[in-house]
Amino acid sequence: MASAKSSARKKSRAPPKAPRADNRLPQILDAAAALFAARGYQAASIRDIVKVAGMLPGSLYYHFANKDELLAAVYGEGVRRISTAVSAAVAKESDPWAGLEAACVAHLESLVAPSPYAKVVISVQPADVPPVAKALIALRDGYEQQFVALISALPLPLHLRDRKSRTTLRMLLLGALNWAPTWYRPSGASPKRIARDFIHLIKAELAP
Amino acid sequence: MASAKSSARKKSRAPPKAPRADNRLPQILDAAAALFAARGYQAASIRDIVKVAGMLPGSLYYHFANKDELLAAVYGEGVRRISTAVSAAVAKESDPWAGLEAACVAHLESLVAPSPYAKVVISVQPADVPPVAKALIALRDGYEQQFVALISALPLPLHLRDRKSRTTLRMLLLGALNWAPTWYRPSGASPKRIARDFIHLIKAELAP
DNA sequence: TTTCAAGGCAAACAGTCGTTTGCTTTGTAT
DNA sequence: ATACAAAGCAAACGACTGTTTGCCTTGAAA
Repeated sequence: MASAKSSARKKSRAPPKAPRADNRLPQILDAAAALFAARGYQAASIRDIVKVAGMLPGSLYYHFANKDELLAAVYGEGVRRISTAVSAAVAKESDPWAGLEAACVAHLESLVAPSPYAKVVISVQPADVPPVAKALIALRDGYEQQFVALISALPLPLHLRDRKSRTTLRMLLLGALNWAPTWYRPSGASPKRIARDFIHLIKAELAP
Repeated sequence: MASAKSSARKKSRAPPKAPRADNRLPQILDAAAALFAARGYQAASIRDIVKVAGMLPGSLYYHFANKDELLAAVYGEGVRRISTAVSAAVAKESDPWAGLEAACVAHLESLVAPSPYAKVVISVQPADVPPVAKALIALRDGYEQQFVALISALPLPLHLRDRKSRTTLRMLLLGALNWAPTWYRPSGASPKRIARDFIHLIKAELAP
């Protein structure tokens, strides 16, 4: 996906060929996501990952140049999934506050879902993987633009209408949500409940 | 410190002896804190740590049974330092909201300070180190009791006086603060500014 | 049916990892 | 001055790491 296999596309005499149907790249991504999420990036070894995917270690390097780029691919897919879930949730609402609330619920539900892709986005710290750190941060920043838009649409009281206040609000909200997986327990409050409680605590008085 | 070297203290004939003055345990802790904070727990090797401390790899095992317990010791020291800083800051205030604000400022300042001990507490995820995960979580929970007390002292509006609302408030605030180091830049807003902005955004209307 | 690249196998490389063992140095209490 | 434990050295153990290389299989386009 994000790997360096573009190569030159010559049409003269050497058909580009299509990827095959038995391509096991999806299994690799799934296995990597599961193990990165469960044990952390460094502790998940290539051998563990390919074993789950049913391959041999060397085969992975046909798809990815190295372990870092495998992480980048999983991370990108994670961001894409969260982003899709949030967009879908927001699309159903028209009121600005309801939209933000729906986005927060979808965001947190993605983070604590059984699917490990989103968990990788939260638990892997870009700074711990210098070669791709910038790429990972860019992916995350891109996603957070959704929240920039949502918050800029809020009808806030006059003294909080400036850009700085809205940034503070975004950091407060996203930080609290991103941290929630560290104390979340399936037996406790649901993601929906948690996200709504956060929003209501803030909204109750900020709404006009 | 937290290592398993209690052993039997027999007074009969074999004086307990005191630790020596040239003990290099502090250097080990400092080096481990620095490398755990900079590269993450898994990526920081014993050999790197002892090199900074000026020793050989095997020597570390006189002080700690294994790498996990070294982490636990650093983590414990980190919690102790943050806790001390927060206590000191709170002690200067009498108003409940001012106390909470001072605590938040001290908390965040610890997290982004050049000293790496506090950073370990935030960036190391207990779940990634199963053998000592429970111990680390217990340390963190103990520290957070300070915030439980601070928030229970707040004079909140009637409809937010219950325990659940106060828990939500604590999670919102601590989550946002703990996440802040991921986007904090020394060139941007100061820790004090950030923590105060968070508090003011919440307080403005929750105060009676 | 032939062809050829997409995809994977098999096996190794060169390091690095956490940890253990036996022995030596050295500070300190006596 | 002497004794003894605290502390560290020196050297290795076995397992595991990410990655590379050359060869083989196979699905699909022609």
